[in-house]
Amino acid sequence: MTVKLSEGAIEAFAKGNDVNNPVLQLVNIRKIDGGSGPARYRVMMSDGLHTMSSFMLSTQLNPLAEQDQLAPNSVCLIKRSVTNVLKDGRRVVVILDVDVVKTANEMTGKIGEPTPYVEGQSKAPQTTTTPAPTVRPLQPQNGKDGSVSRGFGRDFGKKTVTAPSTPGGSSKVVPIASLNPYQSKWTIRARVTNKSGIRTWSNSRGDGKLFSMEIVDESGEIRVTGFNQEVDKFYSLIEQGKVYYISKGTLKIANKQYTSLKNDYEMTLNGESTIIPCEDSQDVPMLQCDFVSIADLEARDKDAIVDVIGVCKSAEDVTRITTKNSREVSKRNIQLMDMSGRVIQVTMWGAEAENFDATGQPILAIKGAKLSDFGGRSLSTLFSSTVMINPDMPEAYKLKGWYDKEGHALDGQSMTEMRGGGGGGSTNWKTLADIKNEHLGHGDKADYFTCIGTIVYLRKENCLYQACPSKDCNKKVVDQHNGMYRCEKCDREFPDFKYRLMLSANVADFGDNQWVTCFQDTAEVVLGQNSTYLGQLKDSNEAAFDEVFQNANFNTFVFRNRVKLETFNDESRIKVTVVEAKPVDHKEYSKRLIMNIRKLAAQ
DNA sequence: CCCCCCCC
Repeated sequence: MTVKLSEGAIEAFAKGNDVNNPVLQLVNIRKIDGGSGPARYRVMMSDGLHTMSSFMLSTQLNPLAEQDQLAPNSVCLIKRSVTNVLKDGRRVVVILDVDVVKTANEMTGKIGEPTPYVEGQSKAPQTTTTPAPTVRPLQPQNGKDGSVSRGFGRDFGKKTVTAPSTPGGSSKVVPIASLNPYQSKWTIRARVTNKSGIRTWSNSRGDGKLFSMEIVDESGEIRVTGFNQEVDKFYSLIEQGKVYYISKGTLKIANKQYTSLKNDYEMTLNGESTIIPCEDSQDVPMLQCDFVSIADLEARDKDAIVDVIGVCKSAEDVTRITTKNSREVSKRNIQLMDMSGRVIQVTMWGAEAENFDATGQPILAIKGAKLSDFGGRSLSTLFSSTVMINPDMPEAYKLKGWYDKEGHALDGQSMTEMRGGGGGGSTNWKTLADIKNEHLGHGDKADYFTCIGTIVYLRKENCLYQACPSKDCNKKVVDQHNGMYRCEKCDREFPDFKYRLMLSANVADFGDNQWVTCFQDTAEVVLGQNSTYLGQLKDSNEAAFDEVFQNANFNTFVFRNRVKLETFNDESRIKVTVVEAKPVDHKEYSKRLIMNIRKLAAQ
């Protein structure tokens, strides 16, 4: 079986000419050390006359290399490629799409006697219409020397590349899937499927503002971020759902932790970028989703970003909650079921939660929801999620048909476990008397419970200790009485220390009381002051220090506790440690009391 | 250059 290679194609590539669907034989393929991000493969190709080693595999084709589809001697049809010119004039051909015409196994060896292509040493007549720019040889005569590849690979991975793909004219429209960090002159035509608000940040590296958007065309999708000047320049122009010509931007490796978009790269708008609305745009798709079956969420990692579609079987009322940063936010849980017959709880936030209407059990498609392990498995929407209600897509109609016909009769097994009975929630509420009556903490593992309790006594003595000042070491230090403090754990002496809290408190409810221990964070909540300030007071103003404890007495909190039986010298006693202390949410507390009363009345 | 995404 003979295969005809596209003789002359290598020379054309080397000169930067267009080459239409050439058939080439793979001579050699090697992985290059690209540092972080996906692996990159460099490939040497032959057209039977010449070899050239400056081919790169686009990362989405990596599986072909990793599964040995692309191996020495295999014959390939290059369906799509882009030629980039490095700053120093060398050319790189990035292979974007390829068919393996013959696998290595189907070949007996190398076709012809190809030699490394060197400029000006044409073997076959060429009909070149465009004058080739000056090109340095890509490969010296000792082409087998591995150091050449390494040197090239190093440069290729790190340097910014400029790519005048269409000299003298405006760059042509290319698919999103062909974008890569090595080529900067391009135009794409894409629909904005999700546009963020403007956000500001401030950290050690500086501060500024940014917005981001997700865009899609027929080839794929990508996330685009604009910072500072680009926010001013483009933010108001962009409308979600509309199509734009976008030219020039910086491509970098995407961090998959924050997105469900199928692209190895993401784009940052820069000073060169232009965005122009495109009026005639019906052919550009709306949105790409890769729906995961709800049953399959069991096997996915916590914190994965996923696309789901389901019927909203039921929805809870919207509630207001206070976050750890004491911000108030609206929240609504809904139950979503799909054709796997499984149900999962999805939490929506803010205006989306407030405005959601579950009437008529709508279909919900969510692109980019975050998978949590709360209650087993549950989902939460993010700022970046796109929630579509009764979306116009085939999956939605199929699901609706299934639900109307049979799904509505199913209860559906939930992936989200609701403990505590009644209206959901997983808090293990106990009274203080329950600790003794139910022998909490007597098992192998510690028990956790939550109670409402009032501080009736705080042990002021020894509640502060001098701790090692190094980060993440809270070990008590020994005062050397020479201005130095010794930490045994760090095996070092320090000229200073930090004050930390270990506070014994007696907590009471209506039926019993209990000694508990509060460490640093929970002690600060109970005392209403931070440990550094308390340390200063203790050393400088004892009356003010005492007053802190007076004021802290008889305050009521919701305590979450860890309880375990501890044994010393044949004597066992229950040890309760507060792991979280927070103010009582009286509305929520009253609701729970009413619910408990109803339950008692029904017995 | 962000990456916050909340609560049980």
